Amino acid sequence: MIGDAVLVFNRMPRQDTISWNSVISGCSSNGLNSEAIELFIRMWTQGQELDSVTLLSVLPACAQSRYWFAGRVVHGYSVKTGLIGETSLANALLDMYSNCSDWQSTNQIFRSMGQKNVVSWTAMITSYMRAGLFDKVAGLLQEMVLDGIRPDVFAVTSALHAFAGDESLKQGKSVHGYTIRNGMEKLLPVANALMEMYVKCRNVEEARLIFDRVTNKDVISWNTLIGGYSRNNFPNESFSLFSDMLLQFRPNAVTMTCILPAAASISSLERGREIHAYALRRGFLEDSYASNALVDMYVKCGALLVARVLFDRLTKKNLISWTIMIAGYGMHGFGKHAIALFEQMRGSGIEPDAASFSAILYACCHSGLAAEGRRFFKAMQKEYKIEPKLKHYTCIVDLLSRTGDLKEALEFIESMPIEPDSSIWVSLLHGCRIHKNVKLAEKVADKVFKLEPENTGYYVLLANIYAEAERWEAVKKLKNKIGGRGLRENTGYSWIEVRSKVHVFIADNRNHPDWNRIAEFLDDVARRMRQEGHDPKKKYALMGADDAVHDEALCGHSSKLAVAFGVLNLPEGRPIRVTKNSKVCSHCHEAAKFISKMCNREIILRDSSRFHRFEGGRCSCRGYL
DNA sequence: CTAGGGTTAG
Repeated sequence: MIGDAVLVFNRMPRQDTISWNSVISGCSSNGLNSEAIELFIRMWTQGQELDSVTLLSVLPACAQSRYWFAGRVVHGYSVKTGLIGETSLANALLDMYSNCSDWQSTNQIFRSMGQKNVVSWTAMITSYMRAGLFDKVAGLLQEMVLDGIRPDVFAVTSALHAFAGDESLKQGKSVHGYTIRNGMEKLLPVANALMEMYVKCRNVEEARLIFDRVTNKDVISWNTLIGGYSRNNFPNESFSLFSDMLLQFRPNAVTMTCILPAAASISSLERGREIHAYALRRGFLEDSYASNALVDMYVKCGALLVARVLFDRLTKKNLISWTIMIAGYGMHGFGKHAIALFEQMRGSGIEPDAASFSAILYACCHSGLAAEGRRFFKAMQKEYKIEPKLKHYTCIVDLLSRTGDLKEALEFIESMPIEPDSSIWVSLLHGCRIHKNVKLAEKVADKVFKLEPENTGYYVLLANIYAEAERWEAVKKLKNKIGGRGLRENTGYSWIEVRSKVHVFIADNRNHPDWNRIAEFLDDVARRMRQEGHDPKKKYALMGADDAVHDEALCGHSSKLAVAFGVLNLPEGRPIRVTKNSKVCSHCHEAAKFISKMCNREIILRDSSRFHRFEGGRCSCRGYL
């Protein structure tokens, strides 16, 4: 009841230092940061005596509001009066500077401290973490122990948080051991921090074990594991845990941001809409995290217009909101819209960062806007001083490859200041296929095989390039080379949601109860395609009649099956939404185009790199597969 | 009257 406390304070006939301290600390612990700082200034200018508790009470307010200047003043006063010699005050200064991202001052104070206690060390761990220097935390922890300080619950949770951010499972496990040895692993903050560490290190099973052993779970425990399942691609586990939660615990707005990505990852519009309705009823959409996650969910479920309406209604758009929408237009092939939005964002005074540039470059790339893409790439470096990362380079290589500037793309890769990864070479390899440059393809494929020898899909890609050039002897040679590796390992699959049920189609899945109807329908489609002059040329290398291993073994044309299932089972007029775990093959792409015209239906297909919207025999990707 | 910790969106 800070308001009442202030009233009492104001009516006191005489206030001493303790009265002032009480009310200042009351303000800062209730989030009234500017009020705390104002009171502090009034106290000082009125000549009231300040002591170390005064400074300790105002510093958290400076830290929380990132009011560096006020903190600096307190620091100066502490040095002049010698109060900085008190460990507790120095600790508060550490946290203030670390919150204000003044890394240098934090370090300087820590080094000059005579007496360091467990709080000082914990503040430093947090500070390293905030500065992104995760790798230094382990060393700091060791130093701390050597200094004779035993990490307590606070130190442990801080360190775990750092190891989560760094994905250092080994260090995290060693802290886990420490917590068990010291009997603190069941304390809620520790258990939650351990779960977060395991989840971020992609070990959800271990996180689950901890979750099941915690008896007094709080909302953070639930959210951590639900979010853990989502981010590690276990959408079903995420949904089922969320259902469990609804039966015994009240979710909050953070829960929405943990569960929504699960719906987004499998493009489940029905699930997404259920969560939307729930969040709306509970008033969670006031939360900027939740509403951004909601827009992203609609984007990824292919409901671009709904996403846009919700985006427009956001009362406060931050960098994340804009980036979600820009990336959304990019995924759906609306490059021009993405650019317009990007400019609008800059006009509203929001500065793009590395991630938003990767969204806009991606958008240019998937709409074939080469000149614009290059312009953004330049602006990013020159105007915004952002160092391009692999993602950005990949977009440019993709752009140059698609437009046929293969030589320039190669030179671009060779001139990169950072080591190119396989995906960059794969972009160029796809370019070689589109523009039929076998010679360069061989050279590039060699790089890809060296970097990813296990990924058989790339051998198929090269074989297809040979085949399209009718270089059959080279196809044969390559086939012999890869013969024993089993091309069926990474199968593609597609899924579609019909009446709240997800139907998954894998290559040649004849087990589906509707198989006969699907086959019949697709036979009909193939016959009509032939009648209209679509020639199913045997242009794909591994499709030789003599060989069981062919392109289809890796695709199985699962998207075609899912589309057919949709046509047969969804009411007329409803769009058919299919999702695929890898790139759609050109065969399915052609078939989807044809079906959209033949049945007069809208087909929205999300593959691993973008959305394809088929209508009247055309696709929104305009050939930029 | 006083210092450090755990969940979330691109």
